[in-house]
Amino acid sequence: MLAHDVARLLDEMGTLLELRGENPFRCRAYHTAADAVRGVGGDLHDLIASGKLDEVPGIGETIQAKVIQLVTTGRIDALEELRERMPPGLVALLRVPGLGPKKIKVLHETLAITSLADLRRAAESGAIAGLKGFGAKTQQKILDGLDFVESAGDRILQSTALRLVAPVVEAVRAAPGVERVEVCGSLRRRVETIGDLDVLFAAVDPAPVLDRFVALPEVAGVLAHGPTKASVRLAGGVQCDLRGVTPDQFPFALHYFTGSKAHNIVMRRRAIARDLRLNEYALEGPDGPVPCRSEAELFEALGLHFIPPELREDQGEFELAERGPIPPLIERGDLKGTFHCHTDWSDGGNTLLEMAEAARGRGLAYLGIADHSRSAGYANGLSIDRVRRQWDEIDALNEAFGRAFRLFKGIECDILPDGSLDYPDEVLEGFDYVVASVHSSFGQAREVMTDRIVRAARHPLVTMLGHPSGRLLLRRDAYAVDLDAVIDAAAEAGTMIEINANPHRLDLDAAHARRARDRGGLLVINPDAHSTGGLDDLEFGIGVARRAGLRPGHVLNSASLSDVTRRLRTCRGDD
DNA sequence: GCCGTTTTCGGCCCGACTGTTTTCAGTCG
Repeated sequence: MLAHDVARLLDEMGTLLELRGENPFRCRAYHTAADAVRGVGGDLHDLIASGKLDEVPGIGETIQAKVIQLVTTGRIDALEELRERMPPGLVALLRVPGLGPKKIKVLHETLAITSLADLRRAAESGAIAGLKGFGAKTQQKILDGLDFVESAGDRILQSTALRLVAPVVEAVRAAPGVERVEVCGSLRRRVETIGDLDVLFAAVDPAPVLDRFVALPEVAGVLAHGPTKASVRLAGGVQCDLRGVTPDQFPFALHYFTGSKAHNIVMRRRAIARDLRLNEYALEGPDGPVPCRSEAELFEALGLHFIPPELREDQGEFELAERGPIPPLIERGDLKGTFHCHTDWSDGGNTLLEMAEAARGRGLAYLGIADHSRSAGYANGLSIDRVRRQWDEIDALNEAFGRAFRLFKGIECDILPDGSLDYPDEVLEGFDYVVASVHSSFGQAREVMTDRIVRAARHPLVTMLGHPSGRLLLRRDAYAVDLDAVIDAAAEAGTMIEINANPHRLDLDAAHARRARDRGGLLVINPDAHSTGGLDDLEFGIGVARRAGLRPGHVLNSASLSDVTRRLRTCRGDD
């Protein structure tokens, strides 16, 4: 059983206990255990078999027994009991902003509310306003919250978040008295999808800035508005929180609001262990505050080297930062080129020359063209004849570029349902490299799909695997596939794996990219660009790579043109 | 329910904002 699935059930267990009004620390223990299991990742059978489960911090005797029962029998008796005693619709009420376990418990016990529909009926009839601890405002807030739950999706893409937050940051920066503005939260950590937007600013007097913020034209509704903090709903439904602190407090607040929550809890515990107290405003010791002018100084005060925001998930970054300086993670400027770009030869919007010029304009020294292969009829895939004509055009362009720039001849070759490739070997041999991707028969059984991709990974003419899980963020789950097995096979065969940087994909994800790195595999950051502007998506791939802890040496396209040329030849067995 | 360089019992991150209160509980991040 996968760690992800175990974690989900442990979370459910914690939530149901909360709704029953159990000891909050007992409830939290289940959520902590769920996070711990997520951190372990992979398949839990191995961990249990090796007896290492009880070494995982946050999993004690009781929860360990439940996890073992779950993995061996497929169920947790205690969870089944809770589910039986708890109306299934109750958990959904937690999604209504302003409703937590305590209020839901009261609503359930006094008004017999067990679903969102019950809640709406009760609020509209006015029954909620009369309850002890509730009032007319709470009732209205519940109605607004129900509208929100029913209309809005949960999360947004990073690319959407950046577009939404930009005007807010600009407006805050322009406000009188503002000295610094930073985006914090999951967006600064570059999490794949974003729940809400967190913006922090420094000003001697934050209140007037917040007054301006809630009056911005982008704001559709104000959820809370105080002298140091305001929360609004932007047009489109996304929540945006703005916090103001004084310049002295800024480094502490920047760290605190960047999170993650799990990372912050460890930081606070480290402070306590040193007889210090950390909050979002200061680090306090017995002899008064410990001044820090930057996040780096805060980490230093707690015995740590600087931890980049992308690693702050309590997933091993503390051990790293205790040992010594964390080696620089890969940056956009490290990329010398990229592979997997489309042109108007298949379903791209720009010509070969336009794509090449756009790449040069972005400081790249080479660009790999990987249009669709012949089976991809929907995408105007290239027949063998058209492949050869594209090669001729690329040769002519390369001649014109001279040493200044180089186009590589690649192909995004479909992995057919049986794991074979879309061209015969004698055609594949003519490319500089081959990206192998799945574009059909997504519904295959897990074993079949895994064997299919593993077979492609082992094909001697396949250079790299494209978007290996097939997921589309917020739209389509990954197809059923054992990615760990694919990663292991690719590493063994010397086949690289793409980090597809398209913000809709981000595939591989960071956790699997880290595994690939640990298995000795090489990764490639590819934009899957279908237009010149798509080349800018490389930055999203950099985000994934940094979250995976990748350095330039782990990524093929951080290599220079001459090195890459040599490596591609080696892959093909030409040397 | 978990955990231990204060501890095997008694803690568990903590501050802002809101609404319902008349001093605070609940929610949120």
